Amino acid sequence: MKSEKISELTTNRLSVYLRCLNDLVTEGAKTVSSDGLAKRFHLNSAQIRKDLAYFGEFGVRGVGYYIENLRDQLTKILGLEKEHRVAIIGAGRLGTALADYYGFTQTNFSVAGLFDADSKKIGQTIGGVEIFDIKNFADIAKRDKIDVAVIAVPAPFAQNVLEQVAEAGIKAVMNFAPTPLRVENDVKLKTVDLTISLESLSYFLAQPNGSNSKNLKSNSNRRRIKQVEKV
Amino acid sequence: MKSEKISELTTNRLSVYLRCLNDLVTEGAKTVSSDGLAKRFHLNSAQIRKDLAYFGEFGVRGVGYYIENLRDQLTKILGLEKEHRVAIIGAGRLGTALADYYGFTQTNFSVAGLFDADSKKIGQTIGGVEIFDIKNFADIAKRDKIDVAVIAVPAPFAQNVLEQVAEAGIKAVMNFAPTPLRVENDVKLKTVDLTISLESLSYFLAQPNGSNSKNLKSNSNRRRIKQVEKV
DNA sequence: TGATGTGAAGCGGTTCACAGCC
DNA sequence: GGCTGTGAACCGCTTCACATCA
Repeated sequence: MKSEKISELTTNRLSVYLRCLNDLVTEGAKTVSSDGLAKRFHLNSAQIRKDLAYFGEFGVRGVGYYIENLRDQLTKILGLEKEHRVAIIGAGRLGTALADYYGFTQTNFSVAGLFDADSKKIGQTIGGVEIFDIKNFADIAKRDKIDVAVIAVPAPFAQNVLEQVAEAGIKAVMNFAPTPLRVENDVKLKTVDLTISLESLSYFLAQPNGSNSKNLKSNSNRRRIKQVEKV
Repeated sequence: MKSEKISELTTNRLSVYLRCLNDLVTEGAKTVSSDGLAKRFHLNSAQIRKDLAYFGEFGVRGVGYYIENLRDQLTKILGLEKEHRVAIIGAGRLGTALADYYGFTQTNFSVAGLFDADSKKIGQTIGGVEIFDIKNFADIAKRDKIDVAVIAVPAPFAQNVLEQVAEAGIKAVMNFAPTPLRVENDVKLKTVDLTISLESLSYFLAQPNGSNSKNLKSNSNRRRIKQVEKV
């Protein structure tokens, strides 16, 4: 247990561990070792122990980790013991799909509303989610205790939307617009750029040697072994 | 110019550079320096020079890079001079939204078809895209020269779908199911896990010190400066 | 002079290896 | 004996600094 800065790679893995622990709970297991977890993700067990040790000594030497206890700890660390309210800005195809996607996951995220500037859309309801006027964002965000915003508008509008959202006091934003955004540094911005992901696949296909270069070295001796990608 | 292994971080940035170069072309500029590019993304200019130098000596000392030339080079490197045909597996909300997503249609990626196992959906057309029976995937993939698959099915079915797709000879797969997948190492798998991204935002919100820890150090002296996130 | 291309240094994350504890 | 927690080694990506060249 140290109070260093925690990298985002670590917190991402915590999400993965938590998901797995939830599975293990339903399977009825009581304890799990770092090695047992590691094998599920093709991760190094020391990595897992280190990730966890940033936050406390959750394990028992000679035994491993008590699954329910660890799950509860990770839930708390990730701030998932409280409900999060999500606003989705942009009621186009992507926005409405996301509204539905998040609605189906039985996690602690619920969609509070869709927001758009198009007066024809405002007032409609999609999958139980109302479309509000983006002009009223600040008021509705306050009223409904929205704490997360998802930007699903075309790239040219994204910066403007981000500023409105930040102005309303939202501190966590997920952006799907394929454009770099500037933001005050007390706001956490996470961009998911599908274009980059696609083009990265294209690059791979364009390589004459069609093999997965990332894994070339580590697999030179054990061929055809199935891979689990890292997170 | 060396023939080292290229990291995915580099190829992701190539996508970003290319997008920017396309903008610069429409703005009518002729040349751009690595420093000029760097300022657009808050990247280090040496990073950009290094990324480009992996593939050739595209620059001119004392001048910079000729924009159109560099754009053409990057297009070729990323394999974007040829058309890619995309299959989307899973005709649920997310799958149909992705089929319509302009990001997929705008560039050199076109959606060849949606695939599902639900007989009620098969044969329908959504936004000009037909829904086929997943059972016929291999045949249709061959017929329509599909080279990229997008997995948008619920997590429990993802591994099975991946195997069918790989069996049909697809070498590039983008996965939206929140689950770790195993794949032969000649197939490139890229997972976009929206749950992890959301939980990472939740972690940030749960921190008592609500500031963006990633940037704490580098901004101790220049406060309130707007941030551009890295790719 | 001005900007590239690149070896070397720096830095952060991963893996090793083992002491410590149950 | 078994497994955790962790310093140290390792590795890869980023940044610096400068030789190089138009």
